[in-house]
Amino acid sequence: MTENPPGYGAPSHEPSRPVTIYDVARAVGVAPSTVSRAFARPGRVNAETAARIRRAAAELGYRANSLARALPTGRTSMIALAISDITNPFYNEIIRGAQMAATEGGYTILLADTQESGAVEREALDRAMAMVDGIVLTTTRMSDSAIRVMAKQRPMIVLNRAVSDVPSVVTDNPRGMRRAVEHLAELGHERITYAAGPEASWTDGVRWRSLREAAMELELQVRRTAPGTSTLAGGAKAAAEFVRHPTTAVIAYNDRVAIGLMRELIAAGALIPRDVSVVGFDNIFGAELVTPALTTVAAPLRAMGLTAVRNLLAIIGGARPRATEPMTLPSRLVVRASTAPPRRARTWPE
Amino acid sequence: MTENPPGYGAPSHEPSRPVTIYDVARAVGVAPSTVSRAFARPGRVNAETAARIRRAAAELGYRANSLARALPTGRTSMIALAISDITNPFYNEIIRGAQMAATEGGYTILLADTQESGAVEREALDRAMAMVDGIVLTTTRMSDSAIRVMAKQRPMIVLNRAVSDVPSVVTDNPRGMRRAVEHLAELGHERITYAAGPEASWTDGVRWRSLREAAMELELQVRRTAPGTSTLAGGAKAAAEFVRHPTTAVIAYNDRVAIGLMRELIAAGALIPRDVSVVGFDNIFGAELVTPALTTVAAPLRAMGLTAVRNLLAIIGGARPRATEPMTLPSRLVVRASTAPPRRARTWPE
DNA sequence: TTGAAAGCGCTAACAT
DNA sequence: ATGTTAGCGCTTTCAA
Repeated sequence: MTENPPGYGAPSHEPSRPVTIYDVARAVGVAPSTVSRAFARPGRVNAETAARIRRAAAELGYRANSLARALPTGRTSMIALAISDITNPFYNEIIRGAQMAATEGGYTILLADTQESGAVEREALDRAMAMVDGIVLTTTRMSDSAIRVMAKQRPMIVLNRAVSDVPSVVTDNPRGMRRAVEHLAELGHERITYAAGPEASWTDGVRWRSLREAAMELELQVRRTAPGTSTLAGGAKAAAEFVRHPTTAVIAYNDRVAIGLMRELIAAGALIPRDVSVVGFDNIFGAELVTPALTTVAAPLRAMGLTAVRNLLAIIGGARPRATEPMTLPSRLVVRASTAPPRRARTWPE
Repeated sequence: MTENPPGYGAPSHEPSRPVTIYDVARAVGVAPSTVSRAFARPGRVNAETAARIRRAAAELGYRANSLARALPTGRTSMIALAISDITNPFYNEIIRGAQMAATEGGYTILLADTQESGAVEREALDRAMAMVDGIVLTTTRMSDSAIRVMAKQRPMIVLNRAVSDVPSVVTDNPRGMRRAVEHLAELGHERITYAAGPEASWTDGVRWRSLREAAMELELQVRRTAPGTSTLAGGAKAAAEFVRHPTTAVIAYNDRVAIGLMRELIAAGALIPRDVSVVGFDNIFGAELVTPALTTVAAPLRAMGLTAVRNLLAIIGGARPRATEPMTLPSRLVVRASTAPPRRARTWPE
């Protein structure tokens, strides 16, 4: 510190002891506990005294130290947002929604990118867990039981997945899928391929099941590709398999898979939607950018983040969660350019 | 609680008093301070005692309460990531990088979506500020002086912007722009339009200036559109202006603007790159997805997040920041399908 | 309604 | 090398 050059030089972060309730108490001439009460339990203090305290606090620039408050109360006013892959554009709007709800509730968000829950990342999650009043969890890889164990420690809302005994927020996959299938059926498609997502994914399971049911009712044939990753590469892999068992339409696990598949197919010389119609899920940023623009079952991304956090805060606040069934948000089919009536038989190159 | 149904029902979050250093101390038969030292200053304690403490801690399941630690030390082991628009895919990889560096340094990330710094969001930022040991700030709207004020309170690294006296991490915009211009010049373009970004954006200023300089050296003509938002809509607006003063090539403030512009132009009947070549900046997710795939100056997104956080942690750790000039990360030109030699004169529809 | 005092879990002098 | 003793800033009994 001694060698700190005078004048300009690097900015020094003045420790400048922060204003505490003691300072305010002294200024007003009351006991510290009264100041504390004035902020925490305004009802329990004389209105006029409270006013004086507020004024003094404002003048002195008092800001409650939420960490110090957390010690005796055990409430930190922080919640964790555990995301399996922050790189996935799927989460952007969700985060925005979560942030909005957190701010509106006076909460701060702690981010944990669990990167599909590797060992190191698990460490980060644990650190975060220890500091928060609750957690919004989105992950594909963690087992239901592991999640239930975590849910025992802290209030938790699972996003995009149903785990028995843990409250969750999901989109209406069955209806969304139904819409997609109806759309395809109306166009005249009779055979649909499902470009599958990750093996263990809850969402993948629900979507595939919903697809089968819808197809059965509408008397369509369906086929499923081998499970793959929820990435462009996963879509490309699915495309390779699709080419060997072509149909006139494919519904993909999600938009990334759909886009990866389209690109691969197009690279192989296909024309979409002439040769094959493609439907995605989620409506991420990029879905309307690709060519052809992707028809997709849009998830109410921002609302999901909002709902998850609002409910989490309610639970933290003492509400009893109805863990029985997931809160289901409606999704809607956005028809764009990647779907059209089937044209004619086409021989797919190997 | 009394009406909590027995058996299944909602999961209750057992408060279950956590294990403290006192518990460990008692188990081992040493003073609490020794346990504390064993974790904080392992050197200052007998190796064997330390081992016993560690073992007991592990057995009892002791986990240090970082909030309690923060009180006497003033260090919270949290840093804030203040992002102006979490909705922007530009940040995804940056966050991943930041998260990696934070985890590797034992830090937790606190997210503040400042939404271009409205009043409410400012509140969220303030709350976050009060809890962290340092901040990584990315914002377009805040003034330099406002940033400097914030930087006085806490260690800070500014991302993607240079603010005098505040350490920062930026990409090499001049070189990147130079590459882009050279690329265009090599293709034979002689007049370039710059599709501008936000008025007050530091990056926009640098990019435009760099473009002018490069153009001057290479003897090209440049023109700049009116400032706009850094969104697809902003790009569309720029397109409308471009059509009135067409050139054979355009370099956009960033990928979103470039994509918005391309889409608008294509909608108006243009063919890209036949009628106009387009270059973007940043290489966000989506840049390679659009048709034609966007030629862009790729920013080392993940490295930016990593570098920013690593340096922030270094400063927090006591390193003296060289605030004099920004840390500059190299960017590279990714040539894709949106650029080609100019073809012929074309009359642009109004 | 307010004050006094104890303590949340941990660290940091100061002793020993 | 370890134990003792004060706090960090706030909340929360318990008295008054």
